[in-house]
Amino acid sequence: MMTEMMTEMMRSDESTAPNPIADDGDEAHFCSTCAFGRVCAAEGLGKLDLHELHMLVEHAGPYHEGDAIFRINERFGAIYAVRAGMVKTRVIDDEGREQVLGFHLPGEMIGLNAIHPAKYPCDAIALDTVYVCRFSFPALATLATKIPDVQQELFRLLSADIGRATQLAGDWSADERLAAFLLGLAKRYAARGFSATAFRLTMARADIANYLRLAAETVSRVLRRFQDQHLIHVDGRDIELLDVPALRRLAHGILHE
Amino acid sequence: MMTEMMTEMMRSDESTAPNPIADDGDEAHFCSTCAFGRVCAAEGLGKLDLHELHMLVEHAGPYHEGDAIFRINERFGAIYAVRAGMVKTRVIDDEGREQVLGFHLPGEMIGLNAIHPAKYPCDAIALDTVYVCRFSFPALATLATKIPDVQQELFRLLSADIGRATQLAGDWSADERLAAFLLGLAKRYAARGFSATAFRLTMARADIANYLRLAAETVSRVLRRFQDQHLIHVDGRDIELLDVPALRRLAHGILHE
DNA sequence: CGGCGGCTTGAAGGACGTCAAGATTAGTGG
DNA sequence: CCACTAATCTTGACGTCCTTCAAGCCGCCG
Repeated sequence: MMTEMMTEMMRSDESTAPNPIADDGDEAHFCSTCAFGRVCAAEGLGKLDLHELHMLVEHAGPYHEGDAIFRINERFGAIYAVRAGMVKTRVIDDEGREQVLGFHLPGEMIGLNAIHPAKYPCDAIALDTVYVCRFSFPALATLATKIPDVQQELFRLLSADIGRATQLAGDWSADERLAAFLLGLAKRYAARGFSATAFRLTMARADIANYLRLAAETVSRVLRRFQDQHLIHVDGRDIELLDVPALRRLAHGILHE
Repeated sequence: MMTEMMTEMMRSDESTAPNPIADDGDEAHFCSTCAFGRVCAAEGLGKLDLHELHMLVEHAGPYHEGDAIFRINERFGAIYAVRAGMVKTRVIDDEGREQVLGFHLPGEMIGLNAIHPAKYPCDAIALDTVYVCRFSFPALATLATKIPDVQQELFRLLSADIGRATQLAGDWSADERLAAFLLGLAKRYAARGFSATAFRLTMARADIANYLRLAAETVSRVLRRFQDQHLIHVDGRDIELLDVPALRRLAHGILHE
């Protein structure tokens, strides 16, 4: 288990650059980059258990750019693991203004914040071609009562989301926010086997700005300045981190403590 | 169950104004304002189950102003329900600056965000005289595998915390933040049987400001202006809401959608 | 009474948003 | 392959909301 990964499975649609993707998994080898990978990998979880977990998963996709995996106010029934592509979660207030809540890479879970209100509190929108795994939540909860490791993993995932949501709540400067954003992405890409210093932003500047609660113009300006200071190299949506320690110093307050 | 409440149990220390407090509970009548009240109240949860839940709870307190219920980086072992008084959670960065993460009233749960990192990611500090219930988390998790309602309630509590943490992340104005803060407090007090329009702020202006990511001076100024506009009446830490609809209009973007 | 912490009030400065225009890229169809 | 258009991104000038700094006020407790 957890052997190799990155089985290319995108249609030849627009797959130019290598694209993060989790392998498909089968009865014995569960999606290795999935949020539940650690559960499966845990000793003591036999083939039977793995089988049970696998049984309640439905693969879905492809979703294309702009498609919704779920929409706000839909009745909550399942959580989703991104299997390929990038997903953004967002709300739209009644004046029509968008608020980006997060970006989600392969292996990450979305929909956890829907448990409480029993309906999705946000839209989940594909930013490129996206595949997901759908976990029926009632079935998952039932399984969790039988397999403590699954329950523990759910608690862990939920708790981690609280921490994540807390991060951006601080009153950080544009520089700090952007540095933390870039380092965060880099780390998540690295965890999936990609370069930790060079990657392509899937989302528009406006989305980044919105997520960081900045104006799009500010994002442009800060990226420009970072480049002038030789912290990064920017070419459109391609980013290269040149001075990680300096960025880390900037982001320090947000990322670590 | 859920019969009467508000058994005064504070020492005569500084109990001048009526103070929110949850009743103590016994084997059959569990703390009625506790975060787990709804679980106990749920039909189908027999006396035996209630007994089991009650068994893993330890009462603790009194904590006095400034005391810590738990401290950052302590190993995670339990979540806590506030039973009386007010608790603030906060972090202190390495430059010594405080960041207030939340205020917690009786019946509310703290420590949920510690599950993931397996250690508390913040301090929990008593703002006045505080009593708490301590729920050993391993024991609770074990119980949750036996009683689905308990598991469900834990999922619900965790999920709700994600939503709460998300709220303040938006780029709201000082007016919007303060209006939402006051209405939020009012609602939570009301849910505990207290006036929804008049209450006493337990925390200092500086704490409010810090929590809302504003300067203390800004909080002063906005409260002053709210008073001039006849939205509220302020007398030191005593607050009266005079024009709830207007406040709601201000806070609308933050509170509801 | 005097001192101290919490709160208020005023004036000045800064960081970021807004507005507006231009540059670059991507997408489309001939 | 090349217009042509639309979307995205950049850059500059200006305005605004909030912070910062500084001083004064009030209530509390020794």
